[in-house]
Amino acid sequence: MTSAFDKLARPVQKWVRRQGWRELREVQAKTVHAVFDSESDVIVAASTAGGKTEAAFLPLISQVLDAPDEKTGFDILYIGPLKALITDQARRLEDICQESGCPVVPWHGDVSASIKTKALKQPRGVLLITPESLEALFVRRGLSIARLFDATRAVVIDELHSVLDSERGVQMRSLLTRLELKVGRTIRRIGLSATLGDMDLARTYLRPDRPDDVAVIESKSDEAELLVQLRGYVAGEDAKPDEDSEEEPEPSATDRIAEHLFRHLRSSDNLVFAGARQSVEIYADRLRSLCEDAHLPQEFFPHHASLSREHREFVERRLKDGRLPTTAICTSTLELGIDIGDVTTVAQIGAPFSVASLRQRLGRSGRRPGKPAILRQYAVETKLEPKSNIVDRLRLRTVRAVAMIELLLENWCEPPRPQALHLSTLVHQILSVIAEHGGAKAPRIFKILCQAGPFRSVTAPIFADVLRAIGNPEIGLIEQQADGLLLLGPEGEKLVEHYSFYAVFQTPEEYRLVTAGRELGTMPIDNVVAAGTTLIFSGRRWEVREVHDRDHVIVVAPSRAGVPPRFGGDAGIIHDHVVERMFVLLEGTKSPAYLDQTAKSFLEEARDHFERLELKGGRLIQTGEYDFLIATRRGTIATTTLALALQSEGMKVQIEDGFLEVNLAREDDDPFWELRSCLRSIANGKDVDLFASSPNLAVEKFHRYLTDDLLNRDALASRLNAGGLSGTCRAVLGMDDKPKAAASAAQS
DNA sequence: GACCTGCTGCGGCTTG
Repeated sequence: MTSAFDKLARPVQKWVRRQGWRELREVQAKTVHAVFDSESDVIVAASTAGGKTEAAFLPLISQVLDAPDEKTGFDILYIGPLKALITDQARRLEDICQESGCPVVPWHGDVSASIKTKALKQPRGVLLITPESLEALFVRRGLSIARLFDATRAVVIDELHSVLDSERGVQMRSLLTRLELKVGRTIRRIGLSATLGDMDLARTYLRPDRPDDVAVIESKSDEAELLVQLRGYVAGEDAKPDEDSEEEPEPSATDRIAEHLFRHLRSSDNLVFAGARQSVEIYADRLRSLCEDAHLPQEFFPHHASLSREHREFVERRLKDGRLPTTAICTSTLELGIDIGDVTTVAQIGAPFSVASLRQRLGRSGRRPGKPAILRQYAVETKLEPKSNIVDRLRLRTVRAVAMIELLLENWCEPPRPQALHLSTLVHQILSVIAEHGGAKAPRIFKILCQAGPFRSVTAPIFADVLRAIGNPEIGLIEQQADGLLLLGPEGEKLVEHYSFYAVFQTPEEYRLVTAGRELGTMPIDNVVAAGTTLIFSGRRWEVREVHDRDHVIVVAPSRAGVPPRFGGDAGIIHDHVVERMFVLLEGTKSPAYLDQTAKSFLEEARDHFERLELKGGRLIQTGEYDFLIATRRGTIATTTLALALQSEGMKVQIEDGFLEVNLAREDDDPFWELRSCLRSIANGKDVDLFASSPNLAVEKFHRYLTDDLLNRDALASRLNAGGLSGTCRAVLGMDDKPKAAASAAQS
């Protein structure tokens, strides 16, 4: 058998030798064979810095060099989710392509127009582009698409996991389908990823029509040893120190965690995931003070999406070049692909929202041979008082953190949820297809987007409803000619013409924060600020000097005090499997060895309280005259669905991980019986209007153009589970799990 | 009860 190396083109072999590599890594060799010996799509799954980029590109570039295509256009298309990643990858590929005369073209919003114009005149080599810039090519240069991509033999999708489940991923898959229809053949797809929970679902995502033909190349050989510690902290009543007391007030949990981080992370490179931007600012501020108090040079820096590009790049550079010890206190900005080198420790403050994200974060540590990956998880719980609520008593934050670490150790992570309708993104793609062709008929658009493309859950009647909604003269996104041709309406023209059209995700309005002519970053417009307000931002303290409402600019100057702004956000979705594991922990007796003494006591308290609630048998208990606790034992989607059902019956509800706190909100002689009978009728299939309490459903960018009915359908397909509602109620009531008809017959 | 991501064409100017 020919070795993988021998299959590569001469200039590529030369490059491999120049790297001083003794041999190709296992994933690389396997990918070389897969690319040369078949036409199939490929998923390359290997850890960060595991050589995935080379695995895909060494054989692809070799094929281009050895058998140049007669057709016009770019030979290889690469789609990356971040501009910084594209810039990084272009540099690496240029190095490989240097001697071979195969051009490498980075293409995103920061790339100069001259490079783009040149590439459009002579499209060849490797094009590296964002989904948004590719969208722009379809909208602005619809007629050139065939010429630009006629020769394209493969599309490489980087960070596949990051687009699997998202609006952006649907947009990208829609564009890939449209590209294939345009050139009249399939184009090989190669997905690169570090964190894929379910390979079969990932295959279906990559190639919905032929998932079984997708070759999966996985590297498990390079998994580092993992060291984990979970430390518990009790938040005291430090917010209101005793003024009569002579003693120093006890340091807060935040201060104690900051001190622990300071002691253990100092003089090495680390990432601290603090969960929210506000909390990043708080910890960055504390750690800065600790450095200053100890007269040490600064080595702790905040990093999140609202900070200026300049500051973020400064932190990334410090981490990457490794000359000065650097710890970034960050949000998920530092979770994705850009190369920041290896870090010693990954710290996580508070439980994350998904195991997939925890796994991705941990992938930043332990990448050097012989070095372990280190995870330091911090959990904060409040001091228990007689009036403490259920979340505090059951120590749900700690229990979730433990559940997630256990699932991480078992190598599980959340699979994507493929059944969603994605109607906001569908509206976007309808406008884009019309713009691309300068007009199109409804059946053709349906075929492109819903039969060939990714909107396969959208039936013809739903599609027709969407067209009617956006064609409503009051909305004016599209119009129909007498012959049936759909064109952009006045509002649609305006939308598509503006550059803000290309992205499918929503972005909030923000102020820019400026000091002495320098930009610090941005903050949401809904923060109340006036001259004199003090802020913590970018890890420093500021006083607001001027507020320019019209330009959305705030001018600040250094100050001695401040509080961080609120950054907002949406509710996270916790998977059923995570909540199930939380209950296994609550019902268990063993404590994992990685818990410290306080965390152990949290878990014991949680179990003790769980036992006292007598939830082991039933799942519904009365906690007050009109107050109840329901253990749904299910994740956010099922629990939220039940919450909406009870709300529509006029009750007040509070959602927790696997639990629902319910207040009957009306007088009744027998509230317990009342709630039970309500649950029983839902269990027996009563038709419930989940939207009776009018929850806000217009959350995505193009939702505002849709009718209430379509918004309801969209929510039902992605964020709720109406079909599982009766089952959730049956489980809560302890009804046995027979088919509904048989069970209701037994009831009557 | 959270986080992240992206963006064109053109008019008007200066400079070689």
